[in-house]
Amino acid sequence: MDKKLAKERVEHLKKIINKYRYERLVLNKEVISPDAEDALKKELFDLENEYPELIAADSPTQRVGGKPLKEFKKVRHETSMLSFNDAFSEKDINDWLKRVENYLGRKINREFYCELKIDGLAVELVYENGIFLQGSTRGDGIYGEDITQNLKTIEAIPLNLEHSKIKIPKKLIVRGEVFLGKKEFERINKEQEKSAGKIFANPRNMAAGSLRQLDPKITSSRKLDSFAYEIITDFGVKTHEEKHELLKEMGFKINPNNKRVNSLKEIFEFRNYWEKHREKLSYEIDGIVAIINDNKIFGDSGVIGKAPRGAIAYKFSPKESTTIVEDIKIQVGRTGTLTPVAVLKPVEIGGIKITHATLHNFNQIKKLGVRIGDTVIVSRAGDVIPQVSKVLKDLRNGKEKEFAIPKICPIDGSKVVHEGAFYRCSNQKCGARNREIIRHFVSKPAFNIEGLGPKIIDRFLDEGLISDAANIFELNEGDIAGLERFGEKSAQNIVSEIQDRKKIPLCRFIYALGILQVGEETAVALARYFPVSRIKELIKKYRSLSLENLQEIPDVGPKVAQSIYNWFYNERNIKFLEKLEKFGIKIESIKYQTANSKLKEKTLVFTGELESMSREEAKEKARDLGGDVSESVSKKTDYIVVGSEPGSKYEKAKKLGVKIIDEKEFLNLLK
DNA sequence: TAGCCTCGAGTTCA
DNA sequence: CTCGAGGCTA
Repeated sequence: MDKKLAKERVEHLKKIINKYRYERLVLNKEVISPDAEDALKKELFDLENEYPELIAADSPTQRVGGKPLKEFKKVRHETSMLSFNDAFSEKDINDWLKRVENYLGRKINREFYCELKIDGLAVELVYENGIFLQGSTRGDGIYGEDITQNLKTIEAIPLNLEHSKIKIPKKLIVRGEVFLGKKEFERINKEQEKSAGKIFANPRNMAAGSLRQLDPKITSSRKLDSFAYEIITDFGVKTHEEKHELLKEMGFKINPNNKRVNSLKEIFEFRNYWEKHREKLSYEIDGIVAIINDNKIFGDSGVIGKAPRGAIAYKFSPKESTTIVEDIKIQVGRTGTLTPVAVLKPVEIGGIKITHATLHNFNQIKKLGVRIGDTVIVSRAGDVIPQVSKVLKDLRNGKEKEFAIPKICPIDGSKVVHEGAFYRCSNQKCGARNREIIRHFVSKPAFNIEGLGPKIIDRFLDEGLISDAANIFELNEGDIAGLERFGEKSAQNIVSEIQDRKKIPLCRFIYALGILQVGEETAVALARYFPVSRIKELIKKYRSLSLENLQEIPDVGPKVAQSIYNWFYNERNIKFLEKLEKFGIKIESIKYQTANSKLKEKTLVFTGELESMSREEAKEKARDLGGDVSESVSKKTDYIVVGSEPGSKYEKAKKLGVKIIDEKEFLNLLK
């Protein structure tokens, strides 16, 4: 980025970060998540690093904390309360150590104390003659708010130190973190919902809100918790670790997971371990803090900005981040639907590099107001699928381009037609569609032909070996082995895999046809209502049905009936079916064993991975016994079968009180 | 006829 | 996982 652009960007960033900061700290309103705010700050920090002359005294990177609220008495901290600089990568940590050693002018002993960075608020506690006298928030680091009354409601904070195993000095200053556990957070939010009170976005906000209550009774109704982590009063101990031991001996609650380590590598391990296992903690953490264990070295390292040079917070990979929409491209699906996808400047979220995110449809683009060149917030829905959740319009420089809905298909130039919220390519034979139709045909819930992935299908199409899905059954080893990078063995494997799949259950066969509106479930309904055992019979049957007849099938209404009707009255499709028959595709007739089945008319949902079979097999078995398989949990769900590493469906089932069974119990039901 | 429940179709990345 | 919409039901 050149300097002029950088200057403009820095100013924009400063403005927007300050705005969010004000809204969050003064108005107690969370407009964007702390992760997204961090991403913006990081960008600003990096730009300022590149162009130090752009650093202004009022830059958000140059200060810490917010203004104290008026209602509380101001307290001056004897020693200013610092925060920590953030690191986001191993490189950042390496750089940090280099900075320290540069500053000190020598190599230092690699001994660090690692602590969990709890998502709460830092507080200062002052004891006089062993009695808790005053407690305060960090505030701007020099002046905080007096919240003594509220802190007294927290059991983890001792009101006196009469149980101390060591002698307490006349005046003792201790610092710690105040936070709310996950359970308590949920409980209070539920209550707030009932009483139409304020809903908090995260435990930290709720803890902050609770400590700012003027009435301590409200604070005490919320079970706040606390860990102590620093002693300001000098006890003459050599290491930070010893300070923690002292705190424990004096009767403070300290975090049992903290650990002394002897290398940078161990810092990384500590951080990675807790990123993976943070779920099992009863409170939220957003990273770890590494501190130089030797108090003398730590002290000599001094202060940089508003943070000690000798300590650093190593954050977990954020759950969301900001990035730039570099382009919006269009994909054409099996049904000809045009789907816009945002091409993003790569960002790492949850340890994975994100480069694309779906925009779903053109309404969504309008709703979000995304333009090419916009800075946006990207997160991962359900921690998996990348999505654009917000556009930061304040960061626009006027060069952003609005995205126009294409009038012609980007693949083959055919006219685009508008249907409801969707836009479709009008050409039935559009190249993109044909490819997607074949992919669908061989996919797992359809013909399940392994080894015939998208890349190989593309090759076969390009080489002219196939032109539609039926052709794949004609393929012989000679055709394939002739291609570059295909050996005899791989050709053999593909052909035998294809031949193995010539026998197929009716519902899979119907699903594979790719009839509009007929997915897995509707295909099962059709197969159950009109069981046929040969393709010829299938053609005859469906050609004889009227729209009314079709609607007799459960879950089939006018729209779906019309779609099925249209499909079977298209000569091209009938030719396709006849071709399949000619190539020897056999429909397996299934005898539904519903007689004394425990699954008859029961609705099941599967989540997580099963051990003894794939999910697809499990679904099939359940259906054979008359069960209904659904992909979403509701009150009507009878059983949810939970395998290893279940997803969000498990959580929902727990909430709704659906009967939860494991794989063993499921297998018993099958018997 | 409104509102709930499901389904279909499209999506990302390792 | 999300959005849109089809089908069923109160």
